[in-house]
Amino acid sequence: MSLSTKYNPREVEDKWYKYWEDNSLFKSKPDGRQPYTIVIPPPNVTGVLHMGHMLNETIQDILVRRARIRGLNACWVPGTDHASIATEAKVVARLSERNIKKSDLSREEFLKYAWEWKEEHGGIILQQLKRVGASCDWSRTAFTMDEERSRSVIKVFVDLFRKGLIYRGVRMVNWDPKALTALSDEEVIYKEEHSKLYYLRYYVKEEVRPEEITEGCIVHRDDKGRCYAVVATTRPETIMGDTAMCINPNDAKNTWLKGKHVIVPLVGREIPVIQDDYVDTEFGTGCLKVTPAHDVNDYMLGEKHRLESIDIFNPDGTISEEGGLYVGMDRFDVRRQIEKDLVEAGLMEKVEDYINNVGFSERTNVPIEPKLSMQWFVKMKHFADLALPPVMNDEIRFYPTKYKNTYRHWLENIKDWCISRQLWWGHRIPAYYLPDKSFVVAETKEEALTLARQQSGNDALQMDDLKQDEDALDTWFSSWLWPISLFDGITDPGNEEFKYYYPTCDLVTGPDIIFFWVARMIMAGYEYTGKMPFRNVYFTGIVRDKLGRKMSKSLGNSPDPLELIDKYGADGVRMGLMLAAPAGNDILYDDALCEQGRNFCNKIWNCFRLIEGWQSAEGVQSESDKIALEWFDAKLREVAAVVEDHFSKYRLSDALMEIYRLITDEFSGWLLEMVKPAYGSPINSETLQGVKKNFSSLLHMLHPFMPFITEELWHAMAERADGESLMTDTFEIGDVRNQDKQVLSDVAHMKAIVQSVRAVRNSKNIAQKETLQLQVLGEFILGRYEELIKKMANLESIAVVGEKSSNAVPFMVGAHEYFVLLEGQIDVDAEREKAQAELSRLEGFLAGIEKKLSNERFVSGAPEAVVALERKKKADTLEKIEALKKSIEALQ
RNA sequence: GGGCGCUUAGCUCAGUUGGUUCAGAGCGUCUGCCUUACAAGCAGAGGGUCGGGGGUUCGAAUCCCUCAGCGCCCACCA
Repeated sequence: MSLSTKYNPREVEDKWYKYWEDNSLFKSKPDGRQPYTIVIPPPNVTGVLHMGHMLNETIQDILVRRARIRGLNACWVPGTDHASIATEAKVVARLSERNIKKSDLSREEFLKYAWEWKEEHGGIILQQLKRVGASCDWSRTAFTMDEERSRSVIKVFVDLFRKGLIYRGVRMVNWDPKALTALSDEEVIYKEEHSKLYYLRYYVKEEVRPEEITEGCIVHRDDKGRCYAVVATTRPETIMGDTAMCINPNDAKNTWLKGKHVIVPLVGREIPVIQDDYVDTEFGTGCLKVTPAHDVNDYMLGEKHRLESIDIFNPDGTISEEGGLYVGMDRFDVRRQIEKDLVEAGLMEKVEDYINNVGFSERTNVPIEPKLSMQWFVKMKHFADLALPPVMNDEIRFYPTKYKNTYRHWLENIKDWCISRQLWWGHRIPAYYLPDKSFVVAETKEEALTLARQQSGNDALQMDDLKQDEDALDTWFSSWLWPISLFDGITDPGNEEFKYYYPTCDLVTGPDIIFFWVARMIMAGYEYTGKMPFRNVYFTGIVRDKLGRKMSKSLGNSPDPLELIDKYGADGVRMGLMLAAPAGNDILYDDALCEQGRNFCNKIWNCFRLIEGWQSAEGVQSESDKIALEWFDAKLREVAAVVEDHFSKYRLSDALMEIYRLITDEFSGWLLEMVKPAYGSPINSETLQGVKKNFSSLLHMLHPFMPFITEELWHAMAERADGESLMTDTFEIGDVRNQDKQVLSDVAHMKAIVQSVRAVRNSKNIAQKETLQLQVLGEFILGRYEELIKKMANLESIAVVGEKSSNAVPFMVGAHEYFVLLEGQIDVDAEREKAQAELSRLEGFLAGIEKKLSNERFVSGAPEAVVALERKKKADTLEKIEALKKSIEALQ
């Protein structure tokens, strides 16, 4: 067979993914084995695969495949999230393209469109995951709004309400004027904005008597002598909602305002001056306008001082009738207009540039508006108490651990969770209102009716008298049940699957949703199962471009993962991402990483081509072959232990790098070269078998990272039964054995000799094919390796000598001295100089050791082992110096 | 304004409780090779006073203090 010198991923990937699916190799059902469960962080149902997903899913796939290949019953459950705000926004946008307004549709009509959209676009991302190689059990694919998940959500809502952990009330919430819904605190992103601080004149209604102007007072008067207060605000458009002006009672400059009334500019309304310690005397003029309906702090002041609250905004951020002025105008247009109008009316004292923190909606990216409204909330104190200890005492482990701090801080300062959204796409709140405005909460309308009759004492109530709450639940109110609801653990907690797969093992997600999702899953987990939802949380970093910038559409620096897969192969891209992704660190993506991945595939491919091309012959295995295989076996065990250690700490990139070096350097660079037969000659069949076994082990080790090429080659290297897979071919690499140490250190010595000879070649410009002669001074301790060394360094002979010849280049390995004979090519002076330099380096080193050893405090203070080591160092160095001196003498 | 983290070779990062032969890896760089698996390759080489300063210690990249720079999270100063 003739194989291309390059690996061609395209043909291979589709073939094997189909094979895996056709043979149900990703399917899991409970059995006697230990389970290994991961639930996917469900991507938005209408989403498209981006680099963040690519990274996240690759990590999960690595963990799942590794568990599978180690014989665990691995189950990776996929699914999608209904993403209520994001999806509803997309549906609204799509409708508006067709000139349909959401407000013209009934809830049912709108939902019909939404489901159509979901059926059309939903699940694209799951198909894309297959290209990545994700080994999910697709038969378990779930959706946060499917029947089972919806039942769980409703059941939990009702349960929490009955426990008194959910309540309904009027509160100041974050209002998104674009999506027209309330948001939770977590959905608000604060950004610094360059804005302006406007200083407005509020004329004082009463006359200011001279005796009221005490020491330190600052009284403003216009050219007609009228007194006014100056209020600094960033939001002049809210003055129509002002119902008081507030000063600090201890503020000397404003005492003259105590008990007065001021006139709201333009509006003309008269409002009282109130006093509260809340006001910062240092900020602005120390006068604060109070707009209880549109600012969280003002709301609190309003409550405290029993102020009237005027809501001047419509839900979409335009001015309402209540505002009186600028009715119907958008809030930002009003700000521009009112600035002009205030200046014109002589009511603007001055305007300054100002940087302030403005909250934006996470989804629609518009500034949020604090708004008083009736919403549903979850009491969080109870959940925080449940969720904090297991993370702090490492029952649930975070990788990296630094996120424990973030987690703790959030839980210790938790506020109630606003869970109602004024949206239609989502789980509808199961609250039903009676004609008298009281309500009942129940899983079904029938149950609600029964309850309503009991509650009202009115048996005549009918279904039609009950009106279900119009609002939907926050998407995260379903996501937080995900690890439980995927196994029907809410609706049927006793079921066998749930008992087997739950708690799940690893959760892989981004730190940006630690509060949204991770913390809340832990809460729900303990509330509903009494157990943790997962044992370990691996927080990935953010994928950035190589300049460290976040990937974004506007910068155009975000590559399409599928295009990368086309270009470098799925295995290549997976490797590229993993090489740069230690847990929790941001990854700086660069195409060069995928190139390295692709090149590595090619390397493995060519290893296979070489091995496959060998003709074998029966016969006695050579000593060299025996040693080579013995050594590689030991090496394999050594590296496997290191890889195991890396995995136990979730250091996947280190694990991969270890395997990469094992294959490129040790296997290709050394083992294959050691056993490679002369051109045209066959290889010993026993040796070939050994090499193949090792190659197979390497494929197993690498498989979690690069599933396609490893499966391809595993099949290519032997006849396999139909349905067989590398994945289900359990394999074992034993622990490092004592006797491994000798062969490992011998080969290290051997390699040093070979590398030194090669270095001599390089520096003397001696062609690779020219054979050389090597001499060993005194004793050759690697007699068994003679043939191997000759082969690897292309030597004609290795001779033991009592004295060094003068026409040779010396080198040392440890305290052993070797010479490469080079007739007439030796620059004696240069060699002597080199040796002299090495000698003085060693003498300096020795001096350091001796100084240490003669230090009484070191000898008595340091642990014995350290001192012994230092003595050993000294002896070794002395030996080397001795040898080197002799060598210099010989160079006369 | 609080809290957390980072700063080690040109780049991206390891470096476990302070102590194995003057700090490691990958990539990149340089030199030489189209050697019959692979030029997407092979062989070799160069490259760091571990951000600055101070301290603890027999011994510090590692512990403490301090300064500087960068990043993240949280927070209602209009």
